[in-house]
Amino acid sequence: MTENAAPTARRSRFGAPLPAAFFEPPTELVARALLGAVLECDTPEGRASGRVVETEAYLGAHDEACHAVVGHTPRTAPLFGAPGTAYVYLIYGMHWCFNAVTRPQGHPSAVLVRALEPLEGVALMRRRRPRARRDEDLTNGPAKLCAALGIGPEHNGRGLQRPPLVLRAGTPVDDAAVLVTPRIGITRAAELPLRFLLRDSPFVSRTPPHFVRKPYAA
DNA sequence: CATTTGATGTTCT
DNA sequence: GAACATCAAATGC
Repeated sequence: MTENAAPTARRSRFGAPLPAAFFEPPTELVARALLGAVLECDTPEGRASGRVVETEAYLGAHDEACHAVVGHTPRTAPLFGAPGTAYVYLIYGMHWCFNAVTRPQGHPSAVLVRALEPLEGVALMRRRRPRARRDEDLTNGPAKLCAALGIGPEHNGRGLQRPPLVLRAGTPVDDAAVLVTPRIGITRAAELPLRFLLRDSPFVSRTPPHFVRKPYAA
């Protein structure tokens, strides 16, 4: 019995888990590199996964928009942890959002995953998000994708290299397919171009009309 | 299409 | 007491 041992240990159809070293470089580079990766979440109800199509970089203790500006507190503790761990937080008292922690231990930075293209478990996602009318609305926002995949506080601080929550290597994304804009929904350091998205994906969140969209330059 | 508003509770000033 | 890395519904073009 070496295969199919348990539902939560099911093999993935996608790439290998991204190693901790993947998350160590400067956060804006990790945010760009995460486009095309696969985020996968196993729960007792089943597996749901999606391809990353939109991210934002939060650069650390000196980034006024990063939660770590307030220092090491119970809430921000996971941001100071090892690269490749999950930071899951509650926003507006009702929605969970998911980040992958970046940079070496003690450097509190992270990438917010803002949108996915659904891959596995679409029927499960529809049950979890009954108000989504179209498949494009299942995971096209940071709180929507957490609801659809079943990501919550139980995942906060966990490593992303093994189930239940895993980030896997995915299909490479060409620079020409990437657009950069300011980050969404923040008031401090709002002008910095740190949001990365796939130009032609119908699964990205809406870009405010006045935002500058520019091609990605490596 | 764009813009506004209400819901909800934790964190921080 | 205010702010908040949001969402969905409702209103105005």
